[in-house]
Amino acid sequence: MKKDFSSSALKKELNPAQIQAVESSEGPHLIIAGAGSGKTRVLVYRVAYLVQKGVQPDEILLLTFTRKAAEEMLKRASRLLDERCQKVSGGTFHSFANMILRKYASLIGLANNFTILDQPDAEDTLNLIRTQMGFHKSKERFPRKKAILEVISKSVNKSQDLEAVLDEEFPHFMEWLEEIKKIRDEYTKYKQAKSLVDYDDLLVYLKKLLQLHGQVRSNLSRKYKYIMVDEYQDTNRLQAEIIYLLAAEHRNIMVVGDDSQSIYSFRGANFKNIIDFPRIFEGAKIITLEENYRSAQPILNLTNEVIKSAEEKFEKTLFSRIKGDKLPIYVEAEDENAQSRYIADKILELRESGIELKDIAVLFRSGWHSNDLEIELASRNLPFVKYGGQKFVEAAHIKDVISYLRIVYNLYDAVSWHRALLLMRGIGPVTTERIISEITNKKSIELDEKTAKKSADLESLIHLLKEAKAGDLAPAELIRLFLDYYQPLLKEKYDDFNKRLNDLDSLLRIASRYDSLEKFLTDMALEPPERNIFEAGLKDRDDSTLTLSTIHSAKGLEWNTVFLIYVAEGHIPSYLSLENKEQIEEERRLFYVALTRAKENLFLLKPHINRAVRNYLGDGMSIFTEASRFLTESNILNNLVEMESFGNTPAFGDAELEDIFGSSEL
DNA sequence: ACACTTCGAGTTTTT
DNA sequence: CTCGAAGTGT
Repeated sequence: MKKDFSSSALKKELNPAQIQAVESSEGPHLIIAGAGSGKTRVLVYRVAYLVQKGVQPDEILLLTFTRKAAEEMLKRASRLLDERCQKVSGGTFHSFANMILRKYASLIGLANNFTILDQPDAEDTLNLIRTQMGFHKSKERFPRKKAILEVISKSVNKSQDLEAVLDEEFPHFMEWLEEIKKIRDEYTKYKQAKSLVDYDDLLVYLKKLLQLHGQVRSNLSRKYKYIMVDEYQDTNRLQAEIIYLLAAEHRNIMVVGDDSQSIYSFRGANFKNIIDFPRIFEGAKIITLEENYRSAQPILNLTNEVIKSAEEKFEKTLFSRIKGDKLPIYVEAEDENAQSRYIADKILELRESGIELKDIAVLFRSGWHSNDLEIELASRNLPFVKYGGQKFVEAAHIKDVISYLRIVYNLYDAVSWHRALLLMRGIGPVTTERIISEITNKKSIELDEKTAKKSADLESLIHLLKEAKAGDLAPAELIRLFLDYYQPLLKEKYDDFNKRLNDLDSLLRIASRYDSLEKFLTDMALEPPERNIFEAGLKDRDDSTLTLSTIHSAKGLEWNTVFLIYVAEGHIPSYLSLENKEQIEEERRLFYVALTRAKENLFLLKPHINRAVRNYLGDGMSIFTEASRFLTESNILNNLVEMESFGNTPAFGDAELEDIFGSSEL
């Protein structure tokens, strides 16, 4: 049963602007797609449309923000047309870069068994270099490893030199400019020598490959005849450059985005990419999608108002034909736990009325905002999955075990050697360095007698590594091999080793789905599994689960009912962003993204007593929160939401009295 | 050269 | 309070 893709058939399922986007195949296109305006639908239909027209699936390249998004779209396209759509090349910029580089690494002086460093790895490496160069003992305090990586990474992603980055965003580090430059250069050399590649390098090397090797560039460009980029507002300069090079041969490039939803500037993203697109791709056709198919009108009234105050944007006002009569509800809860109880109560109520848990999400600005809620939900047996926050693979013990596999894969992976060696008693930074340089020089794992005899652990590890290398084992088998060796070390190092042992089981379970070591390691770095997925997966299959998520991780998703917690000054906007106008604007867009996830019910909550601040000031001090400026600045509270309170929030509490009488002494 | 202790600072979002 | 980094002791 073949699907009809004629214009008249499409008319039944898409609006005119959407059809225009779907049917446009040749040339550059910019789709400005407001929240919930069916941008995913457009991409899905366009993939199916092109394939149906006879384009080979693997000639279509669909770049998305997460692998999940790409998979989801291709699944939908397959349902629409047929299985061919699964063969479309899709993924994130980083995974695409990885795939290309594994093939062409040698052309740009890179070994093709390079190891990918995740952020903590990159930080540790920088720290190592910083210490070796002696910068840590200068009189004034030197930037920390996290900050150094941030600076260097921004400079790479924005294609700006360090000085400009420091000037714009880190003026307080300006005095360290020369040192940071030296560290960066050393870091670059270090990675090169050891076949290590960090996230940014994936993009940098890809760009370099496309720039320096015209033949490869035109081959790739001819291979990927139709390029689509989702969430274009969250790409950075480097990614825009890559796209430009890739599309050079044919300029069949469609980018889709919404400037109002740009929330990744901390990672170097720049929504000006959208604004610049028509200039860079001359003759680009711009299509704007304004009809919202997601949210009921009262919710849109609120979100339109929130984004109206934004400083800089493409003008667009979303409208919806979904009427709805429920105003968003704003709840002042007594404290954090009251906030959690309100949500749990409400969720049970909603479930009674037929709304499944999987159609409900609780969103928040930062990972820790949900701590109390998680306990409350657990105590009421409400199953949930949490997205965002600390990742499973970033836990120390998981990284420990993975480091063994990484050494098996890439003998010169100095970062992993550091991890593995420092775990041993009697071996510190100096010995570690010596061993690594011995291995690098000899290009072999055979250590001198006297080095090897230094520690029994070292001897057994070397032995195991040899065995692993000889055995050609699958990832899960490798893990099993190293586990016996690692467990005593684990017990020695951590008090809570039982919990951690459980995690290792989970790791084993994940690994058993892979047969290639390279694929396993790449996925762990590029597409790591979410932390709580296992526990949730083990529960009743039919019992659907509630979603807890950071706003960032909720991008592109939607739910019938959305709760947003901690809608308070200092939380959203985060107090870390208050200094800088641009950052506050980004917080506003973040708030906007959160609200626009809701279809029917939207709850905004704020705990009256601010636990975080109270802890900070010591016991006995209670400080009251203020509603987020995004709610108060344009009279939203009086017009667009319904107010409720929960717990013993007094109508005239201290906060209100303070407002009236001025602040008393704290 | 390591291991252990103490001090002090900061605390977001993710590929 | 929790982490990381500097300082001290063996």
